[in-house]
Amino acid sequence: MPGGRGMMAPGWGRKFRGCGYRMTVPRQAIIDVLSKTDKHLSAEDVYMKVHKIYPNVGLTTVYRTLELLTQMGMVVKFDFGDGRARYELVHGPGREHHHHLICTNCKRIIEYTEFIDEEMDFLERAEKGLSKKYNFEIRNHIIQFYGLCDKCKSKK
Amino acid sequence: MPGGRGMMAPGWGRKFRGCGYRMTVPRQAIIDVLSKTDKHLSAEDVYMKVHKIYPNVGLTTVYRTLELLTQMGMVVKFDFGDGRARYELVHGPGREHHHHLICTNCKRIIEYTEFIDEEMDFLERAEKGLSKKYNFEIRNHIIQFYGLCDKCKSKK
DNA sequence: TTGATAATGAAAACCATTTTCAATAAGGAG
DNA sequence: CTCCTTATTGAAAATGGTTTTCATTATCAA
Repeated sequence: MPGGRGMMAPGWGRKFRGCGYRMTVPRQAIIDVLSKTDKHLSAEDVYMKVHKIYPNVGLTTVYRTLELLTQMGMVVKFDFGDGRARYELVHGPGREHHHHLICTNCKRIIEYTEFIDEEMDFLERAEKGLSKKYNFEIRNHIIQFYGLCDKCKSKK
Repeated sequence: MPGGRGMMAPGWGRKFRGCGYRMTVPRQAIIDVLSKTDKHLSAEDVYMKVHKIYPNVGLTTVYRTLELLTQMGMVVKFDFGDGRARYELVHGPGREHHHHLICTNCKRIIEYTEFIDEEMDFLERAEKGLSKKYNFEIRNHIIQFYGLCDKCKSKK
């Protein structure tokens, strides 16, 4: 494994510096955690995982880095309605483009990757039209379906 | 005007009672406020508008009622990333089906109603497929585009 | 009219996130 | 490689939207 020991793909450093930011140990660790999971982690989740390897990285830094990555468009921030934000690296390894079903009753989150082709078709046209009409540069999008999961549906 | 004085359409009372809830003055007032606006209001926004007419309705009740209406599927709750939730009546008068563009830089929200036909087409198929595959009863959905608005785009 | 109990308001509690500020470290210049 | 500017960090405190508590009030079925 060139680079060794769980080091992430290079390019992040250059990307940061290109924006006037610096690549630091805490930031590397946070990106590393995000790129090694296929789950949507909360700030606290990230903090705990980072903490195992770098115990002196603070929760504050995790929040700041996640915010920064979100601003840079490298991370998507989700609100599933449980009072804490979740974060996902946009281009995680083995991470397909996906969206979420949210059970409004038990708050369960179901990830789905189906219908992405159909979605692409619709999104392409919408993005093109909206960009032009509102002169808005679209960088990302989220689609969420709310309803009742199988368990909650049968309980009603 | 049958019913008089800004009273909302009936049916709400029955709907509430059908779910084991009661129709109260604060709840009427809150629904009334929601049904008279075409904006996405925060809990505080609703509270202030209700307060003008019923000064003794508390913010707590506003939160509770908005939560209740959201659970009932009559209201959609949005997170635009500014730290406070927004609420919209699903079937407001003069309220078209719409979605939002969110500027990640200045937090401006742009509402759009275009491409709903194309969306319908895609959503119908997705909803049908997802409902079946995950045995999930879809009641609502949100689509949000993130990016840079015209002003923030030119500043970069 | 009455009674069971859902709903309410005020104040306190909660808790995820942000701010403050002095100390530290990244990385370009020399 | 060393220095110096300044972005970054961690700990603690502050913030502020939302929820909980609890005694009081009001809804509505009988």
